[in-house]
Amino acid sequence: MLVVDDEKEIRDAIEIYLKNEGVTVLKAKDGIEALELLNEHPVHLIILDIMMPRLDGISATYKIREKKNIPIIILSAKSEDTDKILGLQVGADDYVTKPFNPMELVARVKSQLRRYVTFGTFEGIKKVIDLNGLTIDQSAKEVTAHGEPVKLTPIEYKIVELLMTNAGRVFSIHEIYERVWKEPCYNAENTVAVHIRKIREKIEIDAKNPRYLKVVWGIGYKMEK
Amino acid sequence: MLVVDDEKEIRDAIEIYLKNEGVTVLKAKDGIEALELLNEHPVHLIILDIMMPRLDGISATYKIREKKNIPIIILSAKSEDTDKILGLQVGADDYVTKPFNPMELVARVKSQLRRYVTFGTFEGIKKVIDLNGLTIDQSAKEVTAHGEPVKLTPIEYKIVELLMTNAGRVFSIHEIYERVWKEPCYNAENTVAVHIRKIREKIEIDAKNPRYLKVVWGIGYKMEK
DNA sequence: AATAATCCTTAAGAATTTCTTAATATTTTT
DNA sequence: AAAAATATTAAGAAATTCTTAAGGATTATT
Repeated sequence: MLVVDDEKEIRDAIEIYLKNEGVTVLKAKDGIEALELLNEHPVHLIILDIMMPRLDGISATYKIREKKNIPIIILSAKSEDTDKILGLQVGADDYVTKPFNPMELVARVKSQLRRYVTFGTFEGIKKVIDLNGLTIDQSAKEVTAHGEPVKLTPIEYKIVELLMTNAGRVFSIHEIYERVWKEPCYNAENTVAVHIRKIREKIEIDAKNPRYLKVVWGIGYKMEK
Repeated sequence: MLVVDDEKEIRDAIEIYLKNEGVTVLKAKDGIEALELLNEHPVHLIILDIMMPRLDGISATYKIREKKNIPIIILSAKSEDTDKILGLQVGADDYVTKPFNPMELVARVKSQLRRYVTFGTFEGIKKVIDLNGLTIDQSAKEVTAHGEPVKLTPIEYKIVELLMTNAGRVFSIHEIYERVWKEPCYNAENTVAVHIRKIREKIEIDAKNPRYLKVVWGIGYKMEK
């Protein structure tokens, strides 16, 4: 994620809020610097101030759009003519006026990311995986075992989804925690174990002798292919 | 395909994106010009700005609907009152707020075309969905439950339409808000919850034990297939 | 233009479901 | 047999959803 603003305080403030959401943040102080960074790093979303030295936000938007089709959120001061922005910017995806509520900015960032992700995986298309009678439907968020629907809690579902979409691969407890909770695993190993137990109760015929969700001693867990 | 907007930049930008998808594009700069073009050429979908000189988008929609039943996608600036659009139920099939994501517009265009093209011929086709006794008629904007017509408010209708046309798929509260209100959901989660409750009161036999509109804990809501 | 009716949003607390923790038990490896 | 990793259980904490009601906004009616 790239934050472009000529004021350091704003860059830093936005960085703090975004990092808090678990995303990597790059910063640039004008359009030129932003374009350079874009060439060098993979970026999934840009927050772009309008008023900047060297290369302003509007021009930068055009240049970015020539190359990449990633979400662009424009920041503009209230005094500037928002209508003009509205009219001009077919290229930007959203805009926020300064002074802005950081939480709102975060909400808009999330919204943009969601939007692109949904269109990427294409709407309404069912992606169903079947592993020896254990199935997952990622659009309906539904899992069935031996033909019967299984009622999983959100965390349980995420763990199963992770393991099933990577069937056969072993995930350490720490990996599972980090990918599901989106934060480092610090003394939470047992939490994962408890969830594994619950999942087994729901998807396995005999939770003590799991056929689907297997442990790999000393390494982690995996879903049998 | 007809694009109607008083700003040349927007007309042209949309044209580029649509042509990229392989469709023929006609352009008009206000409602009157649009109606003229409609008489002269076969058009399968219209993208219509609201704020235009001479004949605005809302009035144009009425006039178009008198003659043709083709998909209409409305464009509106965020500053305008979206509730008004909802409340008016002018007969548009979808709408997008400026500034918009070109990819999203293209996706919505495709979605509309899919909907209408499914049954071969084009005009005046009723698409009725029936899910275990809950039906929706998208052209009449009518919903029935257990044979009885259900009177839904505009927002309620939009939510039901979203869920029914994607039956089985789970939508988070944020997704629902964004797709119905056309803006990011910031502290409006409960608003959705209240609407869900009202809808259940109207379509379910027992709102406490919903058979149609189900919650998926920690994830969202879905309409049972 | 005023009134009535309908609809939307907000807020606050209740009800429900889920998560984590901690203490203990079991299994596997060395 | 000891150490390490995983498994189990239950109870309190936390989070999510549900419900209700009131006030504001909008639309329809008189």
